[in-house]
Amino acid sequence: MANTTIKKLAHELNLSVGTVSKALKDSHEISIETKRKVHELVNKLNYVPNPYASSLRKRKSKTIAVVLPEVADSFFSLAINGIEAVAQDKGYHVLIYLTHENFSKEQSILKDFKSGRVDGILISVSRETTQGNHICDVQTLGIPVVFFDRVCDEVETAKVTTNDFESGYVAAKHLIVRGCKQITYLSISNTLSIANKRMEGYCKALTDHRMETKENGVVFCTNNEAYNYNAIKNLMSNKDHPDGLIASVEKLTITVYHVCNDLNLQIPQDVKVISFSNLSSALILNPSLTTITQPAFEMGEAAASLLFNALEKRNFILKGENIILPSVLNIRNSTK
Amino acid sequence: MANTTIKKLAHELNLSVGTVSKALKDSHEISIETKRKVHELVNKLNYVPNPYASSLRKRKSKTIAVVLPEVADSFFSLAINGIEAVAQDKGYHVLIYLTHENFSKEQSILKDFKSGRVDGILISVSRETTQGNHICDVQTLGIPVVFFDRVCDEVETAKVTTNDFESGYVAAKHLIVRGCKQITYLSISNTLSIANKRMEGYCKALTDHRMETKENGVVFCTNNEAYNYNAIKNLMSNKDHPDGLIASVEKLTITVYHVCNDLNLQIPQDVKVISFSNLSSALILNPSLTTITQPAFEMGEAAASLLFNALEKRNFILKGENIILPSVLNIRNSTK
DNA sequence: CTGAAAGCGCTAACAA
DNA sequence: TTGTTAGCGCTTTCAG
Repeated sequence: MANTTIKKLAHELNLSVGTVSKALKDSHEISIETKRKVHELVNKLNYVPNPYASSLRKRKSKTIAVVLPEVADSFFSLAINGIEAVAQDKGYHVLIYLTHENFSKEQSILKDFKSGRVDGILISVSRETTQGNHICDVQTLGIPVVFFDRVCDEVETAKVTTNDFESGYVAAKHLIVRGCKQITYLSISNTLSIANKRMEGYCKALTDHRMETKENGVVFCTNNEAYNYNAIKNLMSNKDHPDGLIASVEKLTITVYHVCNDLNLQIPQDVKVISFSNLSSALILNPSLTTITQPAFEMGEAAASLLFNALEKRNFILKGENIILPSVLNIRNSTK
Repeated sequence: MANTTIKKLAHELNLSVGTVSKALKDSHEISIETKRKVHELVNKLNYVPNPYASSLRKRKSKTIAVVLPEVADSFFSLAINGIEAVAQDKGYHVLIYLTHENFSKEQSILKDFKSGRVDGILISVSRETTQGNHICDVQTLGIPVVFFDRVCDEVETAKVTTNDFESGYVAAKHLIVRGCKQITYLSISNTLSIANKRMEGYCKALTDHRMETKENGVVFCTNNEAYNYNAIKNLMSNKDHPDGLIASVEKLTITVYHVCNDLNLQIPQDVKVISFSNLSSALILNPSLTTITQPAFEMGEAAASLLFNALEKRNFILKGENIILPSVLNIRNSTK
């Protein structure tokens, strides 16, 4: 650990630690001359204050936690960028935790936060998360929490999401307009808020356009790629397979393309595909992919900003804040 | 911040804080019965020890820093996964910092580490980094540093890389074997270790196969997408444009595909393309992309393991450890 | 304008 | 087996 302490500075300068401490935070009760001398020595000795001593004393860590299901997904990568940008700007540090879509891991990560390790939390819940006690627990301790993208409805706090319902509707409607008669929605969870909202939008579009929801209208995928491959292959092997697919998350797209390739199905002739995705390579896929793109960076940024507001204004309590940033439809060849 | 402290526990149980502290770490000098009572109350009150108090006292933070150029790149996303997996396993926390390829940002981030905020550092340097004083400075303070992927040669410490020279050679040779007569290497920096090693491998392959290095044999790209687009477009607009391209990093691939599309150049007929990339969508690009894939997850894992070794064994000093994990060539249609 | 002193919550030597 | 004590480095009253 570091060696230069405030005590050493004080000793060298024949000042008290209190005076040095005040000089360091540019207190008005310290003379210009003293401040100058202090800063000079600080530069000379390369002094950097011990953050843990100060955290202990001030009961603030200037650190936030970002809890994510995973990071190998363009959405979360972009969101981290947005979060980190705001944090760096505000002088905060960012601890990152991955749940790998595992609820009990999420619980134990959250439990640690009761220690006061972080001043605030940004979280996108795991696909397994169906209740939010572990989150309420830390809130009770006065630690603000902001959800982004994947929220937990029952927890009352700020949420930054995108217009999932409308996007599901738009996706389905786009396929309908392009002539699809039988559209399947590939879900990733029957409990996750975003998956369900997107699905509801999809259902509404079907109803509005007098299309019945077939039994294989929704296929639930998992965290296991091999399983998903088989489920989708199974679906598409059928003689009257769907002629339209909506992938609710990015990673399912690649599986869909593989299945179609392996079954010799042409996209978009045999089946049209649209995906919720932030893949920067969507445009150069074979065929180029029609996407619903979420404003990932902006969502991260907005969530972080909300959190820092709560952190910096006293008596600022996060309640029902609900920021909804719109996704956009990018029409490409996979739905031609 | 948290409210239950060790003092409160001690008070409730009519014990001294020292005893409770020892009971919590399962010290042999505490009776079974006392330990039981302590744990009971711990569970009841949901006590979690204050990490900052303990860090201050023990001069250890159980936290490492991961410093990256960016995160919206499959390589770094996968590497974070590897790092986080090891850290979570060892009970360490992970602070993440992005330099956005900016050297002075990297410096100020490193400077903060002199405070003792972290016990160790994993870093992949920015493209602008040409010297390592800021890194040596923290090392001098006894904080171990492990480089991964993008190293700083002059700093003596452990490094985890992939076989960049050989990969550059393999990439060029692959294009030569496939009949390319004029191959251009798209670099991202003339100082970055990985970019140069890959380039040297490329040059060696040309020499070995009696091909001369043309003036436009290497094109230096930047961090600016528009600039890169123009540079590559310029290169490819020429009548005798190269018939083979090596993209030294993932993000350049997408630009290359766009340029070719805009200039109506067919890949691989008019120009063959190979890229250093971890894109999971490489297989479903149009055309599917031949890649040199780095073992990103494994590199993150290896770097983290090395660091934790240094952290946990006393008197363990990182010196010339040099782990080289091989990349693999995946031949696909873009070089057919 | 500067100094003295208490204490944030925890650990670890030493005493009992 | 348990208790006492002295800090880790810093902030912040309160006095001078």
